[in-house]
Amino acid sequence: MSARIPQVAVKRLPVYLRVLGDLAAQRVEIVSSAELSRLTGFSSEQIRKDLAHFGSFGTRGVGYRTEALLDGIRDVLGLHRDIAVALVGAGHLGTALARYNQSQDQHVDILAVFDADPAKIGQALGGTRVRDVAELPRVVRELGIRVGVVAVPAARAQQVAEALCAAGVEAILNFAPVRLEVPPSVHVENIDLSQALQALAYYTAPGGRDGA
Amino acid sequence: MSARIPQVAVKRLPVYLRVLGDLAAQRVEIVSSAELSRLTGFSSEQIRKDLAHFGSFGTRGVGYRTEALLDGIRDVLGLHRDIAVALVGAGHLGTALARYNQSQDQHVDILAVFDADPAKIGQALGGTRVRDVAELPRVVRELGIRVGVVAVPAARAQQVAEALCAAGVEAILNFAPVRLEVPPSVHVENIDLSQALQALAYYTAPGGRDGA
DNA sequence: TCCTGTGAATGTGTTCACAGCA
DNA sequence: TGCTGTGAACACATTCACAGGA
Repeated sequence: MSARIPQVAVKRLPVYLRVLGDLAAQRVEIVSSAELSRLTGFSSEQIRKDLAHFGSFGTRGVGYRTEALLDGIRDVLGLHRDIAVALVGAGHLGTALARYNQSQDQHVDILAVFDADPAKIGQALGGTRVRDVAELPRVVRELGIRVGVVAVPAARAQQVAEALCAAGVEAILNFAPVRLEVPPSVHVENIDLSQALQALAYYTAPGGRDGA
Repeated sequence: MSARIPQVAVKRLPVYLRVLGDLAAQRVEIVSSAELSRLTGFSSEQIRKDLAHFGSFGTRGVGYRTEALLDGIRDVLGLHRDIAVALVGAGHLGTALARYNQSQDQHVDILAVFDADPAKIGQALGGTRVRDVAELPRVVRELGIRVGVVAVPAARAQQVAEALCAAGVEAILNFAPVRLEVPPSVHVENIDLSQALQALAYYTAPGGRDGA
């Protein structure tokens, strides 16, 4: 049942979560892997494999019960209980993230936001107020925060990451264009907006590249 | 020499670009795969394989010439010539992207920004002014734009994607939490901020997951 | 009959081990 | 000797083909 799930599959789980959420909202009770394939763009075999990694949720000849599957995936991701997140950096990116997340409402709670800019401290964002980054160590510990988001300029990123790790965070989402040096127990996921854009250039014409 | 490059490797190229740019700025003329490994976190064998995909840039027993390698990678990505990008959506995310990109200065030029909100139209952003999204078809064609960024609310995303494709865009970076339906010749890359956060939850404790 | 669940085959990417050249 | 370049071995992920239960 609950063996280890390939990391590529882990990245697909939130996609299922969104699609299933939509279906549940439309009161669709049963869904087939073929239908999920249409909605997500993944192949139906792949979907069945992904879901089989953590148990048998489907009924042969019928399909998957929407609600049961939602619960199952939330369970695997650990989203049945609320997960506490700290956002460091209340600039445009941080603000965008806080809003996106609020609209999704998947038990991912941004419980604290930090910034170094006195002009930003005290402002409302994502259901809290922006705090001085100096309070980070204390607040992260007190609120039992496990995930940190680094949305600060590159020059500050390493220092922020260290503070987060020292305060007991287990995973970091890093938007700064630098490689973070962290203890091996901390999982880091990098998203670099300009790099994503640069990689896209490869898929534009001269040289006749693919497009799939 | 210039065969097809695995797509995972394509995503690593911008990382090399950043690191090599830093080295060049420090007047480092030669760099080994071992040093690049330290700076990027990728293994040295992997780096050599990646670079070998598009030619022999190194000198055995010595290393790689920083500048030559920079040029080589820019070439492969198509970043030797400027690449023209349209950004649709001048909200927090769009603004963040425009600024990040401006600071990187890698021949990725956001030549046009569009928004539907009259209050935003006319404002300066990323070296241009925000235009009415109604002008998108004409402007994208006139400026020869090949890459589009979708940073609008989910409900508008499909419609924007269609306009971009119709105007001749070849690749799209999509931040909206929806699956875009586009012609097969158009390459779509999705970045969903809340999904990234949700996936991270998997790597936090209860159940003793990995952390690598 | 229909759609899930899964072994087997294929494809893709990474690591190893070392040959080859400065 | 030192570091690149690369075939061969391995690990990981996807697709195929079909067995199995409602």
